[in-house]
Amino acid sequence: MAIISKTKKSRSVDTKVVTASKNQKSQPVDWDALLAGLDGGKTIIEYGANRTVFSQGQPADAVFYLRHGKVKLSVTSEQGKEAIVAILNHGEFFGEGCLAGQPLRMATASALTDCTLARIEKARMASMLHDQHEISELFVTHLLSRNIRFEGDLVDQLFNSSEKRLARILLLLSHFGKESHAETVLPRVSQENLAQMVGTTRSRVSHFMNKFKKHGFVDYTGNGGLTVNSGLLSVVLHD
Amino acid sequence: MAIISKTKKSRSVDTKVVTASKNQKSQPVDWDALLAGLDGGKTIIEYGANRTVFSQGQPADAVFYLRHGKVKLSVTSEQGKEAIVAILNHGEFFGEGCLAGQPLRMATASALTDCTLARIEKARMASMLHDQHEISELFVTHLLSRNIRFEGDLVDQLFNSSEKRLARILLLLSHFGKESHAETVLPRVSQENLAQMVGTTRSRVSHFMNKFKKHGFVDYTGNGGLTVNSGLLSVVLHD
DNA sequence: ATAAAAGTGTGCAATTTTGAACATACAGAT
DNA sequence: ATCTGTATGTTCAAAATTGCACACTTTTAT
Repeated sequence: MAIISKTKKSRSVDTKVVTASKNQKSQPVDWDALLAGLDGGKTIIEYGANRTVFSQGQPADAVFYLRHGKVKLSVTSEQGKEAIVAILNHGEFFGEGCLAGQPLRMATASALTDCTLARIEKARMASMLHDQHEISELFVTHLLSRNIRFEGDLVDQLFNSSEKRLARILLLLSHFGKESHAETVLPRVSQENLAQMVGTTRSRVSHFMNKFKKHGFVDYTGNGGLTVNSGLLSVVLHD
Repeated sequence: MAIISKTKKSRSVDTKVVTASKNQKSQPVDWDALLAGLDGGKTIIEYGANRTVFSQGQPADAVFYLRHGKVKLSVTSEQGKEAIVAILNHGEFFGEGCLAGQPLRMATASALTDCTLARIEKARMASMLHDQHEISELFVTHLLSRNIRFEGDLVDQLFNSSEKRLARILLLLSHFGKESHAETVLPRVSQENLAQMVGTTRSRVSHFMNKFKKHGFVDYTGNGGLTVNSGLLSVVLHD
């Protein structure tokens, strides 16, 4: 995932602090259970869509675990361009950079949908990793897959044209990899955001989206979501 | 790090297998000591410069730890373009993707200089991570910094022009971050390789290198290495 | 020493991408 | 219904990048 485009303002939404952990259904791994055993140094927070969790440049003193919802990580360049570096789903951590000693946030994290997340103090997280086998072992797994994703994004950016990158993003967003030839419907993403994820301009996205639409790869006529035909679209990737 | 350019052949060099671990000076962290305590499932291997450690597409069944020397990770696209995804220094792991379940190598690892490395069976590494606090904790640190690097590369690729990316690579190669305004001498890198790291064409690299040379940012007249004036060159990055 | 291979400095036409403008479309608010 | 702010479809010229080509220069191999 990666992006580029001019910065816009974001709307503020309410934020609710809960401080007590309820038992949610542990979707990906039992992180919920593990984190539940935490007494101090942890806070469960709910963020409304579009709310900012932390901003680029702020001091980094905590790690976040996304329980529910989607979060995007974006970076703004000195010239004011904005890029979306990653879209995170429930079950993922973010803000872990501070564990490696990064004093400041390198990106801005904002809620893409309403979401629930656990904020864990840096020191607390560090000691958990230090004391508990299981935690650190699971965290390794998490970091490994994060690494793989970043590497994939980098390679994509290096090799492919913006048209292919757009195709790839659409496929990734539509849970590519599951059932091949299915048609998926996405919650709707603005061309602006797509441009930021692909790393190009909105006019370019508009151009390619129309091309894809013409060929029947995607569809987003008036109504609700964006329909992606994975089977057809994946052809674009392989030329 | 990242790249693009047409694939060339690489020259074969001899490979020596040692199987016994000598006590080297533990440069970055005491991984050497930790790995030394390994009886089975490990092999110490020495690779000559340009030798391939593993190739993209091969089954991935082991992790490598670079004791001494430099290794590059490159990826070849379907169209035959080749990109350098990372340059690794001693003290780093590579090929860890298999721990996350990747069945095949996603990149080709080749020795940039003569180097010594430890090959650890996937299963062995997994059990070490499972059994030993210390190992898994240290591995987390390693993965965190790797992640930060990948993220940085991705952002760089998204925001900057090839000229700035080249400047950045040169700074990274010259140990940027240590002493600011010092002049560093690099072991010599071909424009072809620079192009692969930057993610552009060789002609572009040649063009910018001459521009940099003209401005006194770099120097590589006839003789040995490539001299980089970090202080001056870093100005390019900030426009 | 000589030949062959690899690395460099340029130039250029064909493409791709950027950036900015404009004219709608659309959805929510009054 | 009308106003209004945001999302989209389109166009276009300027700028950046790619892909080749070709003449040299340096290295390596024989």
